Amino acid sequence: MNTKKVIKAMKALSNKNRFEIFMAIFNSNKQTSFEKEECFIYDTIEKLNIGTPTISHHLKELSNADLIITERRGKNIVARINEDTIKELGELLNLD
Amino acid sequence: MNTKKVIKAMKALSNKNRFEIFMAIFNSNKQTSFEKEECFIYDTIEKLNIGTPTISHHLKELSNADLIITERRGKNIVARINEDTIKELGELLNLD
DNA sequence: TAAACAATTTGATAGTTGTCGAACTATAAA
DNA sequence: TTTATAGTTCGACAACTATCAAATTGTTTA
Repeated sequence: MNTKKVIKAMKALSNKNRFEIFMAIFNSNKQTSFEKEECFIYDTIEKLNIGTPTISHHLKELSNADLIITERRGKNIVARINEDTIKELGELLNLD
Repeated sequence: MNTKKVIKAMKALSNKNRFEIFMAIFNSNKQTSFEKEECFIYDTIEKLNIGTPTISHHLKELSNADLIITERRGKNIVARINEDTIKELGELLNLD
């Protein structure tokens, strides 16, 4: 994983609202239901006090940083974590 | 590790120059010499094309984010990685 | 096809951040 | 105690970012 990619990921996670969005997706990925790995974004994220344009913007940033993968399903957008990138980030932080 | 702390760490690592500084310290920590865990900052970092005020500023950010620990040794500042924080960040990224 | 719903794009703005030069502080050496 | 070296603080400014309202695009349902 190159420097540029790491920095992009860090930047994507360095904003509070964007981090919350990421965690919402992360958590919805953990559920054991048949809906696993799916997150109907604008549903889950209503709590955050920001408008849809901003959410859209943040999702694009997370997506550009390869932290999440989004996909249109009908009228909705579905998101899931890009586990590869997370794993790479985790490895980077292994000191040893 | 609370959300606020994670975000602060991410933000600290999301700037190119700051990331390079962090990596310089990280790498100097890995050396097996008797100087292990020490990094005479303004020495190591001369390559980066930024002035000392900026470096000082970046070091403070890294320090405030608990990513490094700095210490004055005579005229110099010595820095080392705060392994606890790195470990915590690493754990956070373990999906499982 | 029209209406309704879901999300994106655009344009603008307020706030944040990285950077520097100049002035300052701290420590060591002469 | 003067001079030199190392680092910090301050004030300013350009560049970047988060946010929103308004307009637009894509998708489903009536």
